[in-house]
Formats: sequence, structure tokens, C-alpha cells
Amino acid sequence: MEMKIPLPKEEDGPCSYCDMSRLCLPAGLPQSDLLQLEHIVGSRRAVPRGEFLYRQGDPFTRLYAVRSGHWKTVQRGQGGCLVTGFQMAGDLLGLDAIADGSHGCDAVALENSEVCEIPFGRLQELVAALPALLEQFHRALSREIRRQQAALYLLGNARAEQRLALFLIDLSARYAARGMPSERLQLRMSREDIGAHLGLTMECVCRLLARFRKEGWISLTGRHLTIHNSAQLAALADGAGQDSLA
Amino acid sequence: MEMKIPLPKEEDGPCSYCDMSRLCLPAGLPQSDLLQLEHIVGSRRAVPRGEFLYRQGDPFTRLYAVRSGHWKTVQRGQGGCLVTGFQMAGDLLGLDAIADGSHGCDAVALENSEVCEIPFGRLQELVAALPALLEQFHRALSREIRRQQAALYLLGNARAEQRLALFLIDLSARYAARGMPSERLQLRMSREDIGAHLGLTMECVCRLLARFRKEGWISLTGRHLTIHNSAQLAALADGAGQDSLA
DNA sequence: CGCGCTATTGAAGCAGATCAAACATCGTGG
DNA sequence: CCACGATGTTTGATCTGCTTCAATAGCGCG
Repeated sequence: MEMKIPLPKEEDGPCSYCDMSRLCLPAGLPQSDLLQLEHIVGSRRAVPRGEFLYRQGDPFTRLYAVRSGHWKTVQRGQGGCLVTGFQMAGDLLGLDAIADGSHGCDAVALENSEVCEIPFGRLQELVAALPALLEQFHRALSREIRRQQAALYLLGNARAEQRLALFLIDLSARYAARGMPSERLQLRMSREDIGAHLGLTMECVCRLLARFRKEGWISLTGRHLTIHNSAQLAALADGAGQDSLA
Repeated sequence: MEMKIPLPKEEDGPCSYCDMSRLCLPAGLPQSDLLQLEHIVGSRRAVPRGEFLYRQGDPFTRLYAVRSGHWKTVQRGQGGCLVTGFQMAGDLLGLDAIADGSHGCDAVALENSEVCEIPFGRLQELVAALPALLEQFHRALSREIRRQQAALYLLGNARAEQRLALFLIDLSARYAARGMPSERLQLRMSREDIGAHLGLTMECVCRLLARFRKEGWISLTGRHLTIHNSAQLAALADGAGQDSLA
């Protein structure tokens, strides 16, 4: 049960053969719709670790679906920056750019990664013709809103240990959804990235991870993390570890 | 320049005659499209102050466009709650519910208010037929994502006085966009609501408002607030008031 | 007029930030 | 192969901004 999950195949393949279509835009689409969608999905694009897929302010022409690897989206402001999310296979990038035609954050590859390019103009045409795809697309947009609502709650209400617990649980669940082991996580992001995502400093993230390890909830060497007690993490995330009020 | 802006008219009127169509879903639509949209927009619904339009978990059947009054959306979790936004005329409510067919937060009227009901099924059909409306709808969804990204940045990076300054500036700008005086604001929400929106306690909001007043940036009696020095607020929001780094 | 709710102000405590220093890890070139 | 520097991580000591707790004051409303 700890065998290596095969990485996405390297050869060019349409969505039909993509491992991640189950999680991606094509999810649940009838075969005929899928074929039409494949027509407009452009070439794959490989981006080496640390490089930008797009930057804040870049003009918006297409969406991207993560094919392989890991990404972060970063919002930069005066004297601080926030990691708005970490994206993995099947996730969409660029949904925030539709609003005004320019990207609202940077997208950076955390490792050598690939995306599928989806020209937005053509997608919008196609979506009008295929009701199932339209629904799917709206759900994707709305899901992004939900994701961020959860993040807002986290930043507004949760104390540091809760945030980290929620982060680990979320990560674990997303790996599970991709058929990868949900207990053994290879963190692709730095402690600083995690901090910038959770509204904490790197040092605070370190200390908390150390505590979780000391308590035996997790074990951790470098960026390889194993969850030993997900129930305890879930309890923490639910607000245990302090006075539970009514 | 401080004349009372007329309130939205009380009689049933289609979007064509609605003061807020400029900011709402019909914005920029060709006349023919507008007529079709009017057909599917259902009746208006009046909700008295303090009542719920919908609750977290309620099944999702329609979107709502704010016709008059003010609203808040509240996300409740274990032992805490976060106000994810304040909505006023022209804003849409319920976009987060498309994801999974149930509402992700409560919508509460801050005063006696009205919404226009938009059956989502019919909107989705119509949107497929009217490209301009489709675009407009996608922009609305994406704008919601952007709004929340800004809120994430605020909660993750800004200190308390920055948050409050940004809040006041945002509120002021939204009133301005609605043709209402942007310097004289009648706050519709309690200090507690503001706190729950900014990730601060009510007490902290009070203290900061008191400080802003003492400094002369604003004046404030009860919930009536006047901005005297918006430039200073903008400077605060940009991170002044502490060491500005590179 | 007095009750309940919202708002204000003060004092004390604490969670997390900041500053600082050691330490691991990794790619690179001698 | 190892020395090296760069980068990322860990841990400690101190500091501070915000929370918490508490008490008072305004305000609306029956």
C-alpha cells in the first residue's frame, strides 16, 4: 500500500487518457463533449522549478490545468506576500483573471511541472454549446470561491496550531483524492511558503511542526512528512487544544 | 453635492428601470439580452433587518441580486464566525453555492432590504444563449474570487490599523460607485460585525476608530462616520505607520 | 424611566512576531 | 571526493500587538 504511484504519462495525450481528468474540467462529461473539449485544449507547457507560469498583471488569454507537478499562487503587496494556494494535478490556474483580463497573482512552479493550456475565448464559446461543460465550469469557479472562503475562515479565526493542522489535513485529503498515499506526504513547498499561506512566520511553522512531532502526531525529516494520528490533527483543527466553548 | 440620493424605487420594475443595473448582472448588456434576462428574474423579496435570506447548508436554487439595503454573509465554524463580506445594491449573493448545490454561508439583512431572485437553472440556460451575458456572469464569478483574494491578503498580512483603513476605503469606494457620498458613511453593521470581517475583536475596532478620530482622519458618532483625510487612510492602508521596508 | 443591547475604555496576559545564532542540506566546482 | 557557499531549517530569547477580562457609558425602545 505504499507503492509509488505512477507519475502522469509524458507523452502527449488528450484528456481522455489523462489520469487527472476525473478531477479536472472534463470530470463527468459525456464522451462527445469530452472530444470537443480536447479540440480546444492547447499544447502542454513545461515549466521548470522556480519559474513563473504567469505574473501578477500579465494579460489573461488562457486558463491552465495542472497536468503534473506542484504550483503556488502568490499575491504580492507592499511589504508582504501571501500564498493564496498550492495547486496540484487536476487543479485550474488563472480563474481570478477573468474578472478584468489580467492575472491577479503570480503562478510559480514548485518543481518541474506541466500545465495544459486552455484558450479562454474558445472555452467560453464551447461552454455555451455544451451544457454539461458549462455546469462543470461554473462549479469549478464556485469551488474556488469556496476554497477561499475556507481560507478566510482559517486566517480570521484559527490559532496557529489549528491552521497548520487544517493545512496538513487538506493536503492529505487532496493526495488521497489523487490516489496517492495520504499519510506519507512529500512537501513540495518551503516552510516559508507554508507560513505565507497560513499567515504565520516560517519560525512559527517550524516550532509547530516540531511540537506535532514531539507529540507523536507526525514524523518529519526534511520535507518528508508522515501523519501518524490524523484523528488528533482533526481534533486540533476543530479547535481542541484550548477551552472548547458552547 | 451632499443631497440625498434617491432610494431604489419601490414599485416592481424590470432591470431596465433598476438604478443598480449598471453594477449588477445586466451591466453592459445589449437591450435585447436585457429583455430576456428580465424574463427569468423572479419576484423581489423583502427581508426585514436581522432576518436570514438563506442559511449555511440550505439547498441552492437561485442567486440573489441585492436590490436595496445592506447584507452580510457569515461563515460559522466551531467556536467562531467570520463575516466574509458586506453586500449592497447591485452585488450578487449565493455564488459560493454553485459548487455543491448548498449555501456555504448565511446571508443576513443588516436592515430592511430587498433582493431580486434569479433562478439559477434558468440563468444557466439563458447564459448559454447570450454570449454577452455569459461573459458578464463569468466576470462576476471571477470578481468574487478577486474580492476574496484581497480579503485573504488583508487577513494574512495587514496589521490591525491597515485592515481597518482598507475596510473604510473599500466601503467608501463602493458608495462612490453607487453615486452616494463617499465621505459620509452610515455604517450599517455593528463594531462586532466589522471585527468579525477583519479578523479582529470588537474592542480592537473600537480602539482603532477612536485613534483615527483622535488623529483627525475621521469623525464618528455612533454609526455615522465621516472621512476627513482619505489620503492618510490610504497611506495607512499601504503600510505606513511602521518601518517601510524596500 | 428603566431595561437591554451596543459601544467605549482600562489593565493584564499571551500567542505569535522578531531578532539572532546554530545547523542541516544540497548543488558546485576545485 | 570533499570543501565551500548558498539556501533552507531549527531552536532560543525577547518583545509587542492584539486579545481577554472587566467595568462603565451611551443609545434606542418598550
